[in-house]
Amino acid sequence: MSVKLEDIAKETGFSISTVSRVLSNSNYPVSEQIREKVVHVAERLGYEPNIAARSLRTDRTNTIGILVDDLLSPFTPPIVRGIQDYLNKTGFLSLIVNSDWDPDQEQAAIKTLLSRPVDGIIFVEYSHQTASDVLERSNKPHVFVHRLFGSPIKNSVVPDDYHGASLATTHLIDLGHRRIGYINGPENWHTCRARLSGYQDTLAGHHLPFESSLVQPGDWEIESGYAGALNLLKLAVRPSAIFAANDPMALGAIYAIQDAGLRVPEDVAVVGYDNRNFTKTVRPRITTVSMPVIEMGGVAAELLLRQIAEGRKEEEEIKVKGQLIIRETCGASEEARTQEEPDSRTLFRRVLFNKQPED
Amino acid sequence: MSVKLEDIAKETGFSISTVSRVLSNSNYPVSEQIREKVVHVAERLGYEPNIAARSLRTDRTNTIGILVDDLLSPFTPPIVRGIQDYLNKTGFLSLIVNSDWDPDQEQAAIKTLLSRPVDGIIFVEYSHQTASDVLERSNKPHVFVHRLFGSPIKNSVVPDDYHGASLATTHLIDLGHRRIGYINGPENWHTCRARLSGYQDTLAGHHLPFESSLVQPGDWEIESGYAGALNLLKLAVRPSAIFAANDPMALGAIYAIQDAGLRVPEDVAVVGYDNRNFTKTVRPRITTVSMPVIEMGGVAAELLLRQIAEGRKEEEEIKVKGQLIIRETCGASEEARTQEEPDSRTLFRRVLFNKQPED
DNA sequence: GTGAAAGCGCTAACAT
DNA sequence: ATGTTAGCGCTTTCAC
Repeated sequence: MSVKLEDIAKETGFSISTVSRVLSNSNYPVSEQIREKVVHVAERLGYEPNIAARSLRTDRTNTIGILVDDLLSPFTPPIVRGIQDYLNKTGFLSLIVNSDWDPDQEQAAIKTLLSRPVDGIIFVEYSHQTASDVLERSNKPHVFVHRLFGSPIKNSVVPDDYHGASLATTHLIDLGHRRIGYINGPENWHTCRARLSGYQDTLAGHHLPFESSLVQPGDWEIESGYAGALNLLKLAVRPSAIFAANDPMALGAIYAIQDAGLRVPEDVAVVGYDNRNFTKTVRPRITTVSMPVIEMGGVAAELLLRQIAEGRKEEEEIKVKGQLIIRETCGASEEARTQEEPDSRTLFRRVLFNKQPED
Repeated sequence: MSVKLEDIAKETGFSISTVSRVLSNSNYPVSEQIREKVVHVAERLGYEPNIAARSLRTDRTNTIGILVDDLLSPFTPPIVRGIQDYLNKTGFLSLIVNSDWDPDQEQAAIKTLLSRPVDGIIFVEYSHQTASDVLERSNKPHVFVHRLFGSPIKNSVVPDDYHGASLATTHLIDLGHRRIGYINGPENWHTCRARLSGYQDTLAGHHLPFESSLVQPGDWEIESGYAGALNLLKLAVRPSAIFAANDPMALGAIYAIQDAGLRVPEDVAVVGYDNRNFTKTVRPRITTVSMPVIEMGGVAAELLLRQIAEGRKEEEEIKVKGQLIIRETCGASEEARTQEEPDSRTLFRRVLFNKQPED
């Protein structure tokens, strides 16, 4: 059915080995004329290498496995996309498996991935801090990408939460705010401690006093942002700005401010964290710090491919910095707003609109 | 390194073929004692079949390719997830490639997928109505999943737009509305004509007159929903409800209604379409009709696997029905609201919260 | 610089 | 019911 090396060998009159040497891009010396002819015939016949056969020989497959928590999680697709974009440059493909945070499914998925022709594995938002014994024993390179690890681990890619919180706090201070409330996530999370430190250190850096009453606890959900903001508004001197450790809590805070009869950002400015999709859809559009998910995916892919090429090793955790996305809730001037790309949906429509058939 | 059939054969004393027959689940007869022993030893040694070798032999890989428009499109991850969930039951895995609506990338991706060991391909939100010649010639089974095809095509899975629009319209009529505005998407789209028909036919079915002034044009974006609603509110007798052909336009309509000093749903009820993520985040939460993306993915996977097993054939397009998701903008009673599952993010936190290490 | 031949791990046809 | 053997398409020694 499909054309193989043998066909090209027959057609050109050269041996299978020579053809292979040309077509597999080995740096084995082949005379220029032969190379040219082989490439030409291969193209004419539409040759595509049989990867299964190649893998069997080389034990390399140019395929990696990605074990994701759940493709429906908001941060997972962009991480995966970041990985794929990097892979794409190198001819690698990715096999994706969901774990649904179920330890059994995770183990099963790892086994599945290991039996497949994959050269390495990326764990996206994996619920453990280490891979399984099976993986360790297999000696396949593997790296972790996670937003919320409890502590630094080897070969992982994580966001720089401290830096992100500093960006947000600095921005509010630059806008003239002196009393800035902070709605935190669950205190025992590493992520939240890092963001809190970023907030505190930035205040200190600007010689602003830190008041513990300005820090409200939250649990990441909208309702806790609402409650936290309500507490902040009840303070004797209410803050003129609120920074929330994630976007849902920022949205909750906005609702609380509005329900109290105040305006965002005129009376109280709000900045969120993560750059969730809804932050550009709601009114007013939420100023936030981006979770650099696409970049994190890219860095993870790069790290993994390097280890595939050079062998497994233990590398220190890599921190990736997010960016401040200035929109409407912080009260910055229109000119200061961040220029944003049209999202993929818009692009999609733009393409389809033009080719929607008359049918 | 890894354990293979030969190792198990040596260990048990049986031949490689016998071991293979047991471990590959062929229905070839093997005595019960041998089977038991082989399985046991395989397990002890941690045997995992080398899929590359198996594929080379059988020309079957239990892997399919998924060519997606862009993993970052809002509808793509759930479609893919639906596919994967079905595959998971059958031991198939999926290789995912993005096309970014670029014809060159699409062709390249198809070639890549074909050279790989894949048994079939699913096109998700593909920008053409047919696959490439290359694919046709390859004779690999392939199916399409799309929300917006211009006309019915073979081996495709699509939403039942007519039915969805009927659900929304019926719901509003049941709530007592008699004048219902409709904000349409681009008229030349098959999808929009189907939704418009659903709306019109449902009105007719309830003996309500159809007024062309109640139908406003839109282009899927928030702004056009805003503009359309504004026109509707200016009517001599304004509608008491507005049905928008998608959620962003419904949101735009809500903003227009609010800006006109009216309340949603008390003064004007609103129903959207697609069940986009933000519809459960905004205030008030938007009543909508679900785009059955996960189901569509599942149906597509089922269709493809059947064709892989039984051979390619031309099957009629399959329509999948969405559901009415009753939330706050339609004005239905609280008891009537649709019960919703916690989303995956919440689930994720629930798991992580419990195992967040003390570190 | 080129060709012949071995073999990666597995399955299946054939032989017993 | 079990074993022997050929061969899937490719890469890579080895020989020339």
